[in-house]
Amino acid sequence: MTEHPVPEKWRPANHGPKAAARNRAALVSAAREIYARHGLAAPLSAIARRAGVGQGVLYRHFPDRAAVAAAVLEENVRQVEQAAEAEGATSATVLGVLTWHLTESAAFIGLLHADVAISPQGVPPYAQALSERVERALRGHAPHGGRLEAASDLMLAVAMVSGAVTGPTREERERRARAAWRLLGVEAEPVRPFEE
Amino acid sequence: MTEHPVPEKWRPANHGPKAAARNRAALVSAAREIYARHGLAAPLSAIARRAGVGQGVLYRHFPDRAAVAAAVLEENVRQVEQAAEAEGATSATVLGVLTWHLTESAAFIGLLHADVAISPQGVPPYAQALSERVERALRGHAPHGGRLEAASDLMLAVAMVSGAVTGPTREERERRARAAWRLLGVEAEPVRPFEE
Amino acid sequence: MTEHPVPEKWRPANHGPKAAARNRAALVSAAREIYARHGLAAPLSAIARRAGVGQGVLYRHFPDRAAVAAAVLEENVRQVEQAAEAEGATSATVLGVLTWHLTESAAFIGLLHADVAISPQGVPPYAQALSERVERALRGHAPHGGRLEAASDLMLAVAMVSGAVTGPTREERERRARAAWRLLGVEAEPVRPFEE
Amino acid sequence: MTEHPVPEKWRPANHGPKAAARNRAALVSAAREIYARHGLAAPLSAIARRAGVGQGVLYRHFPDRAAVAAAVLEENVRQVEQAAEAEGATSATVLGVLTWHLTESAAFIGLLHADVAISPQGVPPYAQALSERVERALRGHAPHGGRLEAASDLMLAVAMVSGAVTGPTREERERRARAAWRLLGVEAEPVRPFEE
DNA sequence: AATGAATGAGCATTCATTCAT
DNA sequence: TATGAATGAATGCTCATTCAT
Repeated sequence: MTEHPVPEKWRPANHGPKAAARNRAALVSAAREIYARHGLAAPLSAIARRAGVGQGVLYRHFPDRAAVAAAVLEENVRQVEQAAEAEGATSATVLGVLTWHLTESAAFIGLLHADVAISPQGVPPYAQALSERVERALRGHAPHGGRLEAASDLMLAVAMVSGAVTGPTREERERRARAAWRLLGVEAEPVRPFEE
Repeated sequence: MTEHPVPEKWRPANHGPKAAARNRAALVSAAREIYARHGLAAPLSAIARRAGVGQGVLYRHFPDRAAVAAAVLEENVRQVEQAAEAEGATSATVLGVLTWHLTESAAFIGLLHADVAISPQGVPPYAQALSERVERALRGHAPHGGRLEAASDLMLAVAMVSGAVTGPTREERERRARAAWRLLGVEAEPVRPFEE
Repeated sequence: MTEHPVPEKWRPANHGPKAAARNRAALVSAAREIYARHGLAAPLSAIARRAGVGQGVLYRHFPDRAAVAAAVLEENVRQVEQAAEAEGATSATVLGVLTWHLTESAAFIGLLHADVAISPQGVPPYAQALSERVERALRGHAPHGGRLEAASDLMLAVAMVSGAVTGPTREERERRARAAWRLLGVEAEPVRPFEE
Repeated sequence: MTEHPVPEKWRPANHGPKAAARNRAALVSAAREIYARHGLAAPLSAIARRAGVGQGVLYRHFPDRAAVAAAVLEENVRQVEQAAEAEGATSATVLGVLTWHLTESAAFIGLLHADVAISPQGVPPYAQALSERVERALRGHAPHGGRLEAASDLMLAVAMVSGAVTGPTREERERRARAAWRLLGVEAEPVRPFEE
């Protein structure tokens, strides 16, 4: 009888921490798409499936549903921060990137209103922190000569625009975003952020 | 086949058809409270329980989840319409009632954003119709001398204010509503509607 | 949103993917018994319970109620096919196995009449396909010298016998099956199939 | 102040026992149609609605679901009896009426198989009694010169034909009924019964 | 005697979360 | 470390049955 090496049942290669980071990114990206398409209440399993990973991996990276949403929002906020810190940043570019995210997907809008959608009991902690980062990023980039000089006014304006940005198509949302800013005396239009 | 066993339980008095209207009102009222407290995704059973009726009654009056939400919003819209048709109606009173509903509960805000929360695929039909009724009610009551003379601008402004009205307490929401209107050049404050 | 609370309960061992196949078999077997005892309209939860698995497992393996029934019938049909392909297969053995299933349980009979019990609107798709497999298996195994040489006549005869096989006890059903075949000029008796 | 006669709330006229009989007939007729269209598992409320009466009336006339089915079958059986007792009754007319009911609707077939569909625990009592009435009606009307001289054989044959009569359209069911009888050596075709 | 609203148990279905492999 | 099957609680929804009017 020949010695066959026992055919080890295939087992997903352990690709180490490299894969872990890749998985996390894939999950965030998948979450963004799923949220955009199916709303914030989409099953987590759908996110894991689209990311091409098992359910367990999702839980390894995110303790709960809110953490996934926070991670998606985090990316958006980071891009706003980058726009604010970039060489030659202006209120047009910073507000533009912010507006871009607003019009990009219903998900982001929903996330801003996450208090209602996710946790009706007040603004969730992560949203608070992220909101402050946005405020900090916006500070110093208020449009000149308008009514929005104060940072707090600017944040209120952002919330207002987010309320206006509805509609099934991207074009419609962009149109409404522009119109909303205009009502606030600001000319702003969506600016696609640099992907880092 | 659903062969239900004989229930050997106490059976609360059947108050006859008279109770039907009362039950419907109780359901709408309960829905308003539950929505305010727990958001639009709250279980329908919770609404039925709070209304003090069985699950079936809810389904008798409302074919589906959206119908319940529509009924709640309907009441709000009706009160805006009444404010608009009232003797001596002004933009202050009409916008005031509208703003009052905005600040009254997260439910109304959520309902305006129902497309995200309930049906990610576009604005639900009932919302469309109700939105048009609000627009009609607002027509002719635009604040004078501002940027919101056009009815479409006014509706956009309403959406914007609704986006701004967040916060855990009524006071906070009122404060933000006022501030939002002010950024739009309108002095408006919540006006409690007459209950018919 | 379905926010499930943390279950603080004992959680039966997860036996991993290995158990998947075993669970599926257990479900089919449980379904067979439940169907035999309580008819095709029996609650799916009863099947899951008897199989010793959670509700979800049933849905993982079978998308809907019809799929469960199809799986049960599939096994029966397969055994008829095996009888037809077996060394030295005769019309006696093939019809015998078929008749055995007929007398074995009300389930099989019910499945043949599933159009009435499950979907009043015509024969369900799965039944069509399975029926054709039976017909193919029977082809070439028609009893010689009788009125059932044509395959279509043979299938009609099978349906007729299935209509005759009623009765609370196995013995009674066997008696009626035999008598039914005899009225058709065929001597046939139930033959227990080899379990593969 | 003028004396207005208090406008007595309208209340359904009490039409006495006449109406009661009419209601019962309407219910049976409605049940027949609903069963034919939606199967035996159709909600009782649907039957009451189609009969144009309240739910309560149904319960006044029939204690339970099985009683409704029994009443429908009862009519069928009565018509077979009438055919058997009619002037110049022959096996062709008696079997014809019986076959007519078989092909008329899936409901009747289902009723013959009610043991499976309604009460898996054996043949329900009403079916037993009705079956005996059919047997009695058929006695003396066996087709001559065939294999079905014995009444018990004839009843078995009826069951067999009922098993064969499937198909979505009336035409298909008639075709199969005829073919089934032919396999049993009997030429029979559906005969529409006289409505009494 | 009739109506039809109400009840509420039961079944279907989904999905967050765990965990053996 | 990843997989994905399994669990089971929660929720949606239906419908048999009762009963005030």
